[in-house]
Amino acid sequence: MFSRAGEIALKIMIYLATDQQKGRWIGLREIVQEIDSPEAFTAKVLQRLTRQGLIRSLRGPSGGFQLPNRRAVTLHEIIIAIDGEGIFTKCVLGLAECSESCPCPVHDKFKAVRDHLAGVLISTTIEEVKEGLLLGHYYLKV
Amino acid sequence: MFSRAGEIALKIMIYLATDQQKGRWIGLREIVQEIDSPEAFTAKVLQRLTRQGLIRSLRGPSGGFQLPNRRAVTLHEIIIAIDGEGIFTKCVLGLAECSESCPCPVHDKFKAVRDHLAGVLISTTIEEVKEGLLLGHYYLKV
DNA sequence: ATAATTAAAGACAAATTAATCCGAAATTAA
DNA sequence: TTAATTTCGGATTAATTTGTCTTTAATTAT
Repeated sequence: MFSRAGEIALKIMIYLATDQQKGRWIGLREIVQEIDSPEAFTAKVLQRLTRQGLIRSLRGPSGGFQLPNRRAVTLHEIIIAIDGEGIFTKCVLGLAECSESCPCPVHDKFKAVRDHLAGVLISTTIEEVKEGLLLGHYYLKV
Repeated sequence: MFSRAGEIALKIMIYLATDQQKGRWIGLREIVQEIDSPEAFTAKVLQRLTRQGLIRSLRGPSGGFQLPNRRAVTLHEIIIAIDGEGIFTKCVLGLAECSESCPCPVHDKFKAVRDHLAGVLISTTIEEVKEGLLLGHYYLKV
């Protein structure tokens, strides 16, 4: 469904949201520990999230990453930032041109599924997901 | 959403279903012409569909491929045969263990989307899709 | 039988994605 | 100031997917 980088981006953002102490910088080491992902690859994903402005970073001792605690962040924003909008727009059959006016044979059938997917991603914030995690109902690693 | 091979498999199956003359063998050349896909790669996808029993093949002059005209074929069968069941079962966040009893933070949110996707694929047959194509409402290539 | 045609099969090449490595830059603390 | 720490950035490697090529086997028609 999502790329490996996209999966890890979601886990990173959710984990950063669980941190209680506002303003604390969370290091790469701690992050990969808590989401159980390859360190070097995760560092690259963190870099991309930082460049996209979804998180902030600070170098040096006691540096790390944190959420710029402003408005709510949706899963949709994260996926768009890392995987692009292809999953929502690219033709399911791979046709270069596929639209309402020139639809592929399964265009209409899949429109509903994609709208559903987009709806879930847009309506779900990491803050909301965090709650379930803190309640112990869900897990970020095995 | 699907792999390139999966996309091409769907197009192949839909095209084969549009053929009116029952029993006719349709060659690779004609298929790639009609679905606008790379010839050698499409040949490989045809091979896999044949091995999986979703289509039949015949070598030699006037050979080619055809649907074994038996029961209806669903899009679900085709995707399972080529891409496997990963899209329906693998954790959205990539967790090795993720289930009802040990769910990732977005497990429940995405269950509905996946059930929706599976429902569409299971309930849609290539025969049904073919109808819309023959009516000229849809297109298999640009 | 022979030649032509077509799919089968496996080896190979290219492109993309996943993942690692390492030196440089920034920051902190001694 | 110096040393330690941590992210940044680019280069590199590995794995997977996509796509091609070439030979063989089956089938048909001459």
